[in-house]
Amino acid sequence: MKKEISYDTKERILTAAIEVFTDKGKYGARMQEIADKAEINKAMLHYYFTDKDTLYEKSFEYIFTNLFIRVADIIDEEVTFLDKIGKFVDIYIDFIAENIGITRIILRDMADGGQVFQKVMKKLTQQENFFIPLKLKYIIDKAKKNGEIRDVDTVQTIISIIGMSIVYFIGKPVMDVVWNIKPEEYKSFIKARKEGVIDFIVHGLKA
Amino acid sequence: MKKEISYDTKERILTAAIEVFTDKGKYGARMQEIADKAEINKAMLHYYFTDKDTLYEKSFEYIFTNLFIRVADIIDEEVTFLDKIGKFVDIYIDFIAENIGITRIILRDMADGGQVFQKVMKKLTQQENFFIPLKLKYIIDKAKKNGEIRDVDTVQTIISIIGMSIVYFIGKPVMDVVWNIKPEEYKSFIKARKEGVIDFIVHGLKA
DNA sequence: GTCTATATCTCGATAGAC
DNA sequence: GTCTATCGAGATATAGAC
Repeated sequence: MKKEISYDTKERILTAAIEVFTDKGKYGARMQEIADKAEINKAMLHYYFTDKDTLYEKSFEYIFTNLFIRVADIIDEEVTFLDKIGKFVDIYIDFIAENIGITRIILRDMADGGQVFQKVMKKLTQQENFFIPLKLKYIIDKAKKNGEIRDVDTVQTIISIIGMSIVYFIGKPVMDVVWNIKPEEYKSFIKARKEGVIDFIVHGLKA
Repeated sequence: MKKEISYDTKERILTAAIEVFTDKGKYGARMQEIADKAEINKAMLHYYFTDKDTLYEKSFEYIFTNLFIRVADIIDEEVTFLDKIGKFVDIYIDFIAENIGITRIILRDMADGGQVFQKVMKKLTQQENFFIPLKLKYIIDKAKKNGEIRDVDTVQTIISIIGMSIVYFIGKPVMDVVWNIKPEEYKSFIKARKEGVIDFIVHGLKA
């Protein structure tokens, strides 16, 4: 039984590693804690993933593979710009809200220079220009041409949209205190956040 | 000479500590590296700051004291809402652009739960609701009453404004690759960023 | 493939001379 | 106040039996 397939073990290690890396960061994480959580011993970590650096990178890759699967087909079926951008914000914020851990991992990597993020993204998209910004660029440029929105700077607009969508999750620990958001209000706050973002975009871009 | 005043040494340690903490984070930072950079030996770090945790917290505090001095008097003299918000974005983005290291430190703390940030903020502002959000709230509420802007959700608007202002700096490592921003274009990009944010706010809020 | 036991090393912290 | 030398905890990584 045990000898046949290592897939379960490997997967269990990755899941455990993600948890611990999310919580403690690359340097704060302890191999022992990961092993305990995966219910194996430390030696196995090295057997499957050589060393801590490798395990970290593979964890990162594992997370984003799942993310890409989920976000891949956004938008295409929508017709008007408003529908498209509304759906984008809706799905994007939902995804982050449900996967807050990813935000923490990305945050730390950005603070470190974003190299692991870039490496994994390149590997997953096989190109330098990741697809979310590109997809937004396509949508916005088209809407400008159609006269659906006014003639804005596309790049700045994309950055603004992404910024509005993610900022609450980045500053969550502080925001929850400043705005007095209780855990039981989280869901309704997310709803309000979405509406706020979409409202701002609609008025900010209308022709 | 050496015995009289420790101020220089203490300050040198703090400056070195901030550099290293910015670059490596609390857990990645090495006391030895901080000592080297401050041109003293490890023992002195403990003599002045007891342990690593304390040194980290004091570094944090040191940074934000400087930030507060700088941002404290924003806005008050401006008359119209547009002038106020324009100046806010201008100064806020400038400050972050010139102190990118702070972003990295805050990012890591947010990933860790934001506790050091909160602790220092409380100490510096003597209250739970930090002053930048509060200042914006005051400005926006007033402008709504005056009819200078439409009737938006104040909290969501503040979060959006902050998000648009900081997002580039948070994602800088990635943004620079995606949008192909070269180091020599940094200054002009910041200018464009400011204009983009202000433009979005103006159109997004106008009555 | 999985385990125990252990080697090796890094780092924060301290003792004690000057 | 400042230094050198060193301790000792705790971490990664490996050897080797099963």
